[in-house]
Amino acid sequence: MTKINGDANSPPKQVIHSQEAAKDPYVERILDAARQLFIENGLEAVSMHRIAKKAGIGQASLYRRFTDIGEICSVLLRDNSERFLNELEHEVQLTPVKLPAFERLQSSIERVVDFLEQHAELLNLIKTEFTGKKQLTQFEHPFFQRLNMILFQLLQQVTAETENILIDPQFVATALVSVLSPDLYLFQKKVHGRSKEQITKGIITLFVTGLRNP
Amino acid sequence: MTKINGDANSPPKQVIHSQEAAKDPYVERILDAARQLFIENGLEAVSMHRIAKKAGIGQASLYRRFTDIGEICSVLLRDNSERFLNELEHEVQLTPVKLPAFERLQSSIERVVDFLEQHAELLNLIKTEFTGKKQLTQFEHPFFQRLNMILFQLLQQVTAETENILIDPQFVATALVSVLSPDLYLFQKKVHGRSKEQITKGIITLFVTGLRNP
DNA sequence: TTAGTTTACGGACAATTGTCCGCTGTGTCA
DNA sequence: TGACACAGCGGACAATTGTCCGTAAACTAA
Repeated sequence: MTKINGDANSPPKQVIHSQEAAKDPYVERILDAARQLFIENGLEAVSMHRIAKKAGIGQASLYRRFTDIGEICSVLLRDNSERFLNELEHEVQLTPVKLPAFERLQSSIERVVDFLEQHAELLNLIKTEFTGKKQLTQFEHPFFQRLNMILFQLLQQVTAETENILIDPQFVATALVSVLSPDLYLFQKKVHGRSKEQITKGIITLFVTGLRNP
Repeated sequence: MTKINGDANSPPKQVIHSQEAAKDPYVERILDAARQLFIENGLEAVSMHRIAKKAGIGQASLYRRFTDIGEICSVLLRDNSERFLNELEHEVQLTPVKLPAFERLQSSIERVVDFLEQHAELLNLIKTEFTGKKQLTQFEHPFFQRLNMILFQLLQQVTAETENILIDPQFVATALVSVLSPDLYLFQKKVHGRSKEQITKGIITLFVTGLRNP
């Protein structure tokens, strides 16, 4: 029988650089089970109990690693969202003076809408679960916190570059996050039948063009 | 014993004009029980089971009238929200040309924020429950639908009065509803410590002043 | 090895949501 | 008054979430 780290000269338990949970085999089994159930049954039809069953572990072992389904979704989406936010951050910080801040803001909004288009449903489920348990708003989720921060920096740059501008970057950033929420995005598509492009245009008119002409 | 509609010459079952549930004594008992439990235990600590117990009725009898706690909250808030929306609608439609549309828009936003300040928590709970069950977004709740409609009309008037304006009233109305959502309001107060006045100012800067200067 | 300590597994359990179904009480007709 | 239909009540029940605790495996030390 092979024991984990049981070999002689067991290497020092080095901190894992990659995604932090790479060590725990249960985590992988859980994520695999969840992925599979999501595909087979749709996002809504999957329960924590079923995930535990499918992963072949007990309820408690599941809850010890993920407090709810939203957290599982978070992790399933994390690679994508991390990459996305990193790229966005990178663009904001490393395209410093090449483009006017307004144009960087516009391009960032377009990128966010692209991301929404791909992942709105999963993001929405994350939000539901996240806000459901504690007394939290969707804006307190790490994803939206970081998005808020990035947009805030952009808006600060906009105000720094623009004369006679009267906005509060912090407030506008939060409002922008709200308008970019998956909830609103899905509503626009579902009820008003708007396309990605229409939604992008509407947001840019409000938050870029609107600020631009003081 | 008095039978409901059991008298001779029973009058044709006329549609009830007042709040529709006025007939059913169970509804009153349920609402009383809910009100009391909400006060005693806080919004979050109350379950459907406890409401049924407190009202002295069975689970099914409760569910036959209210599909979830959100619906109970809706009804508890309905008098207030109906009155509020009626007033808002009235002002929008009957203050036609006395004030410029921009100023009516501003005043309406202020009124909505006042309402949020009073009822944000209840509204938020309604939203949670409403969106939780079916695949619905908060914007599909009747309250927000009607608010959306009112703001849409206002924004149409704004565009009619203003030259060179380039907004899509339907889109802006929905964005405005999003920024006026209880979720965002509570977040602003809780995390950023903003006052009602600061929030009002921020929204008006974005959605009134921003549009005003094309 | 053995004894003692610690970790953490997993099933049982409580609490909640929402549904089902047997039963009772009322109304209708003879 | 009695037979019958039937609307509606309420408790039991399934499904889900989240927690607790007895127990077994793993690690430490002699």
